[in-house]
Amino acid sequence: MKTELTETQKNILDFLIDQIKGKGIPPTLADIAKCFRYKNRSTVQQHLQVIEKKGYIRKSPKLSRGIELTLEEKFFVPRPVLGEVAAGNPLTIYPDAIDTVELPTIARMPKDSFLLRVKGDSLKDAYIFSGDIVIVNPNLEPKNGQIVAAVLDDAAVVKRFYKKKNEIELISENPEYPPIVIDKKYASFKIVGLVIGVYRSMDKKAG
Amino acid sequence: MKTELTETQKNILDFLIDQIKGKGIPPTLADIAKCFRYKNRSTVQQHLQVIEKKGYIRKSPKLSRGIELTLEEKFFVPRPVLGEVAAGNPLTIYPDAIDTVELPTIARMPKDSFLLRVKGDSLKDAYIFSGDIVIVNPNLEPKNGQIVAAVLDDAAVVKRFYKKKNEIELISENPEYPPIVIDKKYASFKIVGLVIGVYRSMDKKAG
DNA sequence: TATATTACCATACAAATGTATGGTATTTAG
DNA sequence: CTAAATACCATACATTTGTATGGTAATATA
Repeated sequence: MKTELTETQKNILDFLIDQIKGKGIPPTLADIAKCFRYKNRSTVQQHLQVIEKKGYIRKSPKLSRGIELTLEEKFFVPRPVLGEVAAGNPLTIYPDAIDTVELPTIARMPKDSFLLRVKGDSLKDAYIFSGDIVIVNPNLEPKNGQIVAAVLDDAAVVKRFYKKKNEIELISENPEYPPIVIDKKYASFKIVGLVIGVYRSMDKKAG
Repeated sequence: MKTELTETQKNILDFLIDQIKGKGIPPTLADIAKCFRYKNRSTVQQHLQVIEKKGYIRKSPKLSRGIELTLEEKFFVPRPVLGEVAAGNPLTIYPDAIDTVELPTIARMPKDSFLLRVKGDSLKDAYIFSGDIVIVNPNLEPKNGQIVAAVLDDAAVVKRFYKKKNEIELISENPEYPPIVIDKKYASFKIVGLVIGVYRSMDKKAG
């Protein structure tokens, strides 16, 4: 028995990884069948048996959604990077994903969060550097002093957030960059979300 | 309807968090009943209805294991930090966890990896700082130039790895710290694992 | 005292779910 | 050519699973 997967099996495994890592819960046979337009579950059933025999998954018999990924540490989840975000001057934010980063299992995303790649060095005193991936949660209310991602006039920035009486200040850690003061005249200003973490992969520097 | 949970409801919610975050997959009603020695599922069923009505979970009707945590970003998973690791001079590594870090959902770990908190600044030119959490995978073979965690004489370091003919060099990025050369005389030398990533939570700096 | 809330149990049922078995058609390897 | 592997379909069946309904007891509330 070869350990390589066929195209169909690979597609199913990809779906499994996507569901387990992305949605957080393994699919049922019916879910998989529906995704691939199979008319019944037994087709999925047989594919899973082969994938298990080849060592890529483990199944708990009789248990609903009892599919586990065996080679967990080898799986990297491709996550879309929604744009580049300036730590220095504002940069354009793109409507579609500009790139994907291979995040290891460590970087499991909450469903409602997304990634932005930082360009520029205005946050280097907060230890965020060009190339780092910041994890942004749009559903958390920023408090003063926290780092936020914000959009103003179709460009995006990552800066520290300070709310005052009639205005909002976005401050760089790096004193080379002056604070941005938001008042009524910024009609298009919007806080995108709170930066809840920074992730940096170590892969690139191998040699 | 109050939004506070009773003791029983809190216990059940704790179990849900534990299972969903720890095991990765939500339990069935039967699982919960078994854990709490309930004779049937309808007891669980009614508790879940109340917990949902109070806003702590969301249930997908008719869907097995269809329990979601509503306040996901508020739940933190305590992960053991196995020790402190010197980026500068070697530090003692402890047999037990010295601390736990509250990692948000983003930081779901692969099963075989563990965390070390970095002390010292010998890696600051690799943008790893005191207080950062490095993610170490003990099952990956380090290549030259990659950053590894290593133990020598009961102390641990995080440095760049270079394998030569008869020796191994561990090099700090920061030139203030001289390279450590490993040859036969280090009987207790051991590569603990490959540093696959750096994670830094942004929580602390709020104010 | 009357009423709601909490915390359980029992039973019943439809739908979801995993599995077993048998079948067809196509492609690949010996 | 023959056998094996692959990729599907159909049907049948036992559990599992979620849910609906009704009941009991203890406690708190008004």
